[in-house]
Amino acid sequence: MRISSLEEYGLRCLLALAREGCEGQLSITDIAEMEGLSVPYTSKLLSILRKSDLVSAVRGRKGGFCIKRKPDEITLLEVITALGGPLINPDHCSKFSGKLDTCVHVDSCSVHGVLDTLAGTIELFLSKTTLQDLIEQGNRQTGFTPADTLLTGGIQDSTKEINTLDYKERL
Amino acid sequence: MRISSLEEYGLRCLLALAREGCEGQLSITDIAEMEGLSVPYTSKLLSILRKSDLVSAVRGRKGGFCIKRKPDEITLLEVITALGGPLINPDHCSKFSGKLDTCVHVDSCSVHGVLDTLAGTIELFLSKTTLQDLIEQGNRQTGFTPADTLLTGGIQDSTKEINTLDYKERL
DNA sequence: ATAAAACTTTACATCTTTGTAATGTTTTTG
DNA sequence: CAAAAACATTACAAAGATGTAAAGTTTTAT
Repeated sequence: MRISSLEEYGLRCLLALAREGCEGQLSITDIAEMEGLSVPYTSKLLSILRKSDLVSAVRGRKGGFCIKRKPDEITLLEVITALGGPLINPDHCSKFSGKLDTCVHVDSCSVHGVLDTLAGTIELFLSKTTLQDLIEQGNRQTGFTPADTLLTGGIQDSTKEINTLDYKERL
Repeated sequence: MRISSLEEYGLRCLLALAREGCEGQLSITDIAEMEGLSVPYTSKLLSILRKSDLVSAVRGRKGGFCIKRKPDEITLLEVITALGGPLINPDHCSKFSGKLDTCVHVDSCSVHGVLDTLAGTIELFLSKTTLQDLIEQGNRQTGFTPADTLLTGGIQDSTKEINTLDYKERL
């Protein structure tokens, strides 16, 4: 289970445009230089983002890309989905690579259930985080990012509560 | 962002052994048949699980595999990590595939921060779910799995709370 | 108009993941 | 002790992901 390269680098490019705001504009060359990527690769990433309607392109001499919506209106879920497809293979049990034609668990697949829940958890997290959140996070530079705080204290207790009280109790 | 095949099928094989309990035993052929996988592939999966110390193997005529610990003592995090490695590339910013030698964000990488948080969220979820949970889930057969319940109501509100109150407030 | 700057598209080489094949090693049973 | 059953290991073919290269199209400035 990994973040793919397309997802990560695509997110970086989109963030660069998000920092410029809706009126701003950057060329592929600009972005490639800022993010330390090759021009052709950056081009490919932006092409994907454009087809997903996250950025718009202006061709020609004074051309470039700009973000299509305000950064606080674009969630990470949209971005990751655009770049990497759905988290869980939609036809989990029907497209089975084993010996049989179909997954032996089609009707009662315990794995499927938990993977769906996992995907739901991830998607929930991603849908609550916007590009604006990332930008503000980057501007802080306090040495400790909110993410660090989050992982070492605070939220962990609340989440534990969810898992023990809500989640486990339902099982 | 996807669950890899190794992770999914490996988990299925381990679950099959978990259902047999610590005293039970299954051969590769048994498991392959139960899960609809080829024998060589099943062999590879179990080999990984054995090297991760999740199952033990008995060689020879009456040989087979058995699970090494009680199913309620094995978390999904262990299993997924054993089969697919860490969720986030550990040297995210140092091993960079762009033009430059190192990632341009080494010191202030906003993407890195949020990806860490995401990984933490996923790991937390995985660490709270044991093989026993999956087995009990599979035994129910109520038509609606707990996962479904989880996704359509209950936990969603609580998680929202986390994201809005705890997480966002800290940002 | 024409050249330069910038986006677009397609093709391709490379690397990783997936799954198979084949061969070797260990233990049991007759 | 020899054959069968079962695990172990290594090598390899196929598919997918990654990143590059090259040629094409559009607009602007001169």
